[in-house]
Amino acid sequence: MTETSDQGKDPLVAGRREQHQKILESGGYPHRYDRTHLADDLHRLFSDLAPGSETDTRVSVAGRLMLHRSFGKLQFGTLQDVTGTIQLFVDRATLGDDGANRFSEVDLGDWLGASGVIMTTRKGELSVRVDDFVVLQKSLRPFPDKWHGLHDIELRSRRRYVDLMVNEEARNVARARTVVVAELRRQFETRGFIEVETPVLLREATGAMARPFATHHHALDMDMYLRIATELFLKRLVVGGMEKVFEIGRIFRNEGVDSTHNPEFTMLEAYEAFADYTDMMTLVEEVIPEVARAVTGGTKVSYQGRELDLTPPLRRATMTDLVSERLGHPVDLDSDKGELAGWAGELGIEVEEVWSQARLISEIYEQAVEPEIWAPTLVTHQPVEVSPLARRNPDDPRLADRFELVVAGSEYANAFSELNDPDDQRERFEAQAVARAAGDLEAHPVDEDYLLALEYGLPPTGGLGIGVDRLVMLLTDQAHIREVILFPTLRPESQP
RNA sequence: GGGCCGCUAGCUCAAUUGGCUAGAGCAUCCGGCUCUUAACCGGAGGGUUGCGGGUUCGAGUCCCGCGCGGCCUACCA
Repeated sequence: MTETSDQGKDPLVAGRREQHQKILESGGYPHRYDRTHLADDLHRLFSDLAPGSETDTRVSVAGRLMLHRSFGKLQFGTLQDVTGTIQLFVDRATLGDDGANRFSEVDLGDWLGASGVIMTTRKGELSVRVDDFVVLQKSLRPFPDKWHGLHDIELRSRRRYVDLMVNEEARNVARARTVVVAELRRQFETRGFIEVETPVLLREATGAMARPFATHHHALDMDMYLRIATELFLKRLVVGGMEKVFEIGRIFRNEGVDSTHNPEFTMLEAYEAFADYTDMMTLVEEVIPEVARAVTGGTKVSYQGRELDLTPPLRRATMTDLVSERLGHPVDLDSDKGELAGWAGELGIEVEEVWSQARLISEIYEQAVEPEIWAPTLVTHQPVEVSPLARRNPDDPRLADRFELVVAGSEYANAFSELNDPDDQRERFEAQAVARAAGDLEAHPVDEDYLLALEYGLPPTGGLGIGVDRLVMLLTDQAHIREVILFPTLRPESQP
């Protein structure tokens, strides 16, 4: 891990540098290369070619050399491009002595362009009979083990480019991620949502309960924060009459790093005027299965060795019902506080004296219920106390018209009917401000500008947030968020 | 943040209870080979065992500190 970018003394690098120098002295590398076919094209076009065939079809291919086998007068190379691999067949009779000698000097990892006619070997391997080739750029670095590849998790994360070269799984996950994002975008666009961009750099980080990253604007001499949500800006746009908006955006939270948390992650948030949380349920039940279909071809997926069925309708349950079920005893917001605290204590939860019934139920849910939920479940009616931006339920104003999509013990989406009463919103903010003053760095700050926007009138609105990274994890069967983020946050490599 | 574990050649991995010159495969270099699929065969080179200190006749192995990573745990999506 401690090698630096200049290793002239390393014999493995020195040999490659020698070749590199030779190429530079004899005219250097080409600035471009005309490729006629991708590897995948060739396999598709010539899938019927019998073993030992020769054709008149001349093609040019380009890619990175992954394998090289030499038989003296005959050589085989495996060239990998963005679509797959194609074999290069190099014999002296075709390429000539000079060319063949030059080819015997190429190293694993070099970028090559090669042209020749299509053929199949006696064993039937589709190949390009190389009559001309060029080194497009040498790789000066030793290549990972051609069979075992790169296993070290740290190296794979730090040098994702090498991981992508040698590990097909890494390429598949990266591709699946783009499919997820593209399909999410398509699903919302086809439903009439407009994609917008809201600020990342803010005077105050609002819209969620989390610690922000702090920075400073020098010209304005002003402390600023990276956003922790897009919520309040998107709702301002609904106030402005953009009735259906969404944003797929990078969010930054200055909190712990573990298998499901990276300091920067991607969230989709969508808001729809004249809709409520039940409309958001329908939206989730439509969109998530469509994304699953786009990635896996179906709505039943296997995650970490267990089956998951994302086919709608999804199971629905209220938070208090789930907690009651877990306790084997009915509880709700009217339950005795001491009794609830007793249940919580039995579950190993460290109860604080000041906690209300709402907080106790919510803590029991988070610590003892949510981790046990496997099948996709829409958990509804969280207490208002833990939902500072959600609208109250008309039947019980202590509960929010809200739901979370929980799958395999984790939260994948969070949605509610948006609180649009400016006075109620002010009171919620002020309750948060008390906690903030008491040292809770994650409590929501009062956002006066947002309150002003609410006073202009937010129509009844449904809002939805989807954790994109986790969705990718679910659909690619990855247990760690670092596997679905190309360049996860890491400490700097230690220097010698 | 706390606890436990790991770090050996470019890569993937060995090394018995603290004991011989730290080994193997791939990669590299040299030689052989015109149909391989991780080609094969013969030979060679390659190590401050993460970094720093300590114990010991002797440390990859034991102890202490530091760095990076992993797992669990706590907060969060």
